[in-house]
Amino acid sequence: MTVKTKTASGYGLRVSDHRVDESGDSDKRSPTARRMRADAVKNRARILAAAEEIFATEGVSVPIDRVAEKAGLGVGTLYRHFPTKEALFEAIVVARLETLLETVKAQREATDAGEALFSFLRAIAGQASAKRDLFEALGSAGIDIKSQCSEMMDEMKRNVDVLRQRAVDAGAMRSDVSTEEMFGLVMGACQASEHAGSEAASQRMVEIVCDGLRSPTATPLPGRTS
Amino acid sequence: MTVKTKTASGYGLRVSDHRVDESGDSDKRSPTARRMRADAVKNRARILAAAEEIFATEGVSVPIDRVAEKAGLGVGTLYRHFPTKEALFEAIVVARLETLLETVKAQREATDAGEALFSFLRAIAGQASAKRDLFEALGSAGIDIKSQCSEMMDEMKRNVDVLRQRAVDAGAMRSDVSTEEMFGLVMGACQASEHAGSEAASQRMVEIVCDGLRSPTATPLPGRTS
DNA sequence: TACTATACGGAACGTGCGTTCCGTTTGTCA
DNA sequence: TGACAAACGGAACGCACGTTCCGTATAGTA
Repeated sequence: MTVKTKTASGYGLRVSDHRVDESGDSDKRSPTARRMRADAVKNRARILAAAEEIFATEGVSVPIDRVAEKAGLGVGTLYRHFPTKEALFEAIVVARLETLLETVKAQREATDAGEALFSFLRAIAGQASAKRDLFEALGSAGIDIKSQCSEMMDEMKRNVDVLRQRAVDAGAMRSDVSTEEMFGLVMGACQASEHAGSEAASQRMVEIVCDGLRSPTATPLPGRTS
Repeated sequence: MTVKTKTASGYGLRVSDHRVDESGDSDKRSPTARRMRADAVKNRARILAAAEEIFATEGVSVPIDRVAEKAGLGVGTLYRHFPTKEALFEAIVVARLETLLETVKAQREATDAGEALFSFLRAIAGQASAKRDLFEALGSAGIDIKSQCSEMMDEMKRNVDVLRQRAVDAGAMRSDVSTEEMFGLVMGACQASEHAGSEAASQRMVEIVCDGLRSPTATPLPGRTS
């Protein structure tokens, strides 16, 4: 994941008392661990909200103090909840990826293989457009995405690859483009539209990529309908 | 242009004795100024070569010491030749842009409007593929490209826009995509291919974008041939 | 060969930023 | 309400990196 700043790398993660992020989100916790104090719960949520907005608009490289400030909290508090800037970022990206993962899985039910794939690509763009954080993370190909993210990315890729293969088989998409490349193109499209600002622009850009992905020359294999 | 690191901004450019980069490149110099010492000329070239390679492979955010090291020189020397990291980067990008500018202009002579545009897009990709520096610069839309670069970019955009308009008129390209968006898409394609590494991959990616740009629905206007 | 302007090298400086530390505040529970 | 663990705030720390400074080396010249 490697947050842009070089500094972040190789500092050694702190080993202090983060009883917070035991597994899932917000509130649920194993019976042994004590209950989180009410203010802590609220503040954690604030941090996530602030980070989400700031990372989205200004990219991952914003100083963490800005996030703390936006949340109306001190940096210390922020670090009590997330041991690392990267951990905070990851928490946000994971949430987004979860949404996308659901979308992919839903599309596996679709009958039109081509539409299934392309509408998923549009969904990615929807999640990523004007969210610098996301496409900074994904655009860099997940080469160095870590831990939770990397597992999710793998799962996502597997799922998307199914969609892709079906679309290829159905003759709805050219066969010489890998899933990674597809991701890259879509992220590129998002980035291309960033300056335009509007969500509409990014959808238009993605549409262009989709058009490029449909193999204009290949004709649907005989014997298949969708 | 804004080299990634925040630190770079707002330092105030040094005003010291840079009699070096009077106007153009390497050697030519106004008659009044003294001649550069031979070692200085050689070292300047070394710096440029080292920077070109390092920026290309590792992006603009590499520490400047790395460049100096690669050139086999001290940082002080480097700063004697280029007052700022940004200035060094600019010198390199300008050279690339010049090449591209020539290419655009050459394409204005072409008869096939569509091919003229698309082969220029391929040329951009050729210059940018595996050159992180360039598409970090261009991909970020030239929003904050400065000085020389910004003028060149403007000139480039004007020229490309001519190609684009012709292609649209000839029915070889959809009409709802701006020149900036086109750039963005091509840069995105380059980035998408970066992981694949091969130049071939990036050409394939660009081809996809080109396919997307040809308006699949629009039919050529009657009365035009190319 | 000696002299000097020019150029070089690299230690040192300043800043931004991630992270840590610790004294203070506050929610929770009896 | 009092006691105490939990949580907070923000000053302080350390590092990376851009840039500057200045003592030393050397090309050019007479």
